[in-house]
Amino acid sequence: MKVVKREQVNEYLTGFDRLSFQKNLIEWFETEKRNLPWRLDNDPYKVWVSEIMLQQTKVDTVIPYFNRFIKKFPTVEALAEAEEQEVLKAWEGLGYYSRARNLQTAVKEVVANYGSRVPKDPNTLSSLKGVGPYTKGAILSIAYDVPEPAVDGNVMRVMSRVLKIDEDIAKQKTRKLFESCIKEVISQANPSSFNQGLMELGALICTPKSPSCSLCPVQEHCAAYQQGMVEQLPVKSKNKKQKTLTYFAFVIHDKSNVLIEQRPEQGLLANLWQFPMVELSKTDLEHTQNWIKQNYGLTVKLGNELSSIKHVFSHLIWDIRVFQMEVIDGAVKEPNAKMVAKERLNQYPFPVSHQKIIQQF
DNA sequence: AAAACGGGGAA
DNA sequence: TTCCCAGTTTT
Repeated sequence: MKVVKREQVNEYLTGFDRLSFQKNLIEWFETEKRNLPWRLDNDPYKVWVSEIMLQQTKVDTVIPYFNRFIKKFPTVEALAEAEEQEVLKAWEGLGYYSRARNLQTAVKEVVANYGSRVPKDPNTLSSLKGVGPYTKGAILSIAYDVPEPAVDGNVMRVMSRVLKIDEDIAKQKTRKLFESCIKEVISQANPSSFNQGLMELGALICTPKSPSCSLCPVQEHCAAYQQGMVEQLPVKSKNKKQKTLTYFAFVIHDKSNVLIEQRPEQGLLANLWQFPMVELSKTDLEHTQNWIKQNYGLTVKLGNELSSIKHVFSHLIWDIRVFQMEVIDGAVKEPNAKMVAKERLNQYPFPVSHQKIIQQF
């Protein structure tokens, strides 16, 4: 079923000089592109890793992670054979940890079913865990020179201005509209530089605020610029604000060890490690010793409140009150928890919120 | 169609 | 503060 109406796309593209637009964009990109570690070659595996890391993440943040990751897992096989904990450790601090777990799941499938070669077939590629419409298009165009759209936030911002499209880019179906438009204007000769050029333009020139229109290589093609509407585009509905959850967290220790536990394999921060936590609404300070005895089998002495940590996620806020506790007696009975030597804490992947706790301890 | 899913940096 | 970032999966 064709969701996006063809007439709608044609309307946006009336009088649009595709060849000139392509030429201006590609020549600008070839001249001005940044030297980035994943641009040294077009190894489909490296393109893939970089595209996953770059999801909702700035280039400057990704660079050191990418270099370390590729050094540690240079090939599809190396990543497929690694321990998941090792992969999560390499991803620690980057966020959206399901990206790392999905990537490894997908890479294992590539080794098992596709002779360790990243699939070139669009449907096969899409079937891989963590490879959605954007990543599929990015890998196909950048690694394999296939003229497929790769529509991300940059592309929607740039093209919403160039074609003066005022649909809400927060809506799912709007991405499909942009894909239909890109299919019409993408360079068949050089889809890689075309797609990367759109994204690079969005990152360097056609920025969300105060875009540098005077430096723009496609200014003459930009409907929003001609009509003085650049600042009004793209249209994006706002998301509602986060809910705050308050927790107690406990640094439970003896002379040399600390109690940590692994989070569930589903949901927020899946499979990462943390100090035991309980929501404030589910207990109170008077009952915490009892709660720890019940859940972990340890008798503890309540120590000082170390600190209060506020950690902001995209969809919620954690307010964590951290307490120190000393183990008096007992053995850990909770299977997902264990006492580990303080010096070995850095072997485990922790979310940033709990890395803050480690720092203060 | 909407919500879940991290973390950092810019304005 | 608010918004944004080379999005995908689950509900």
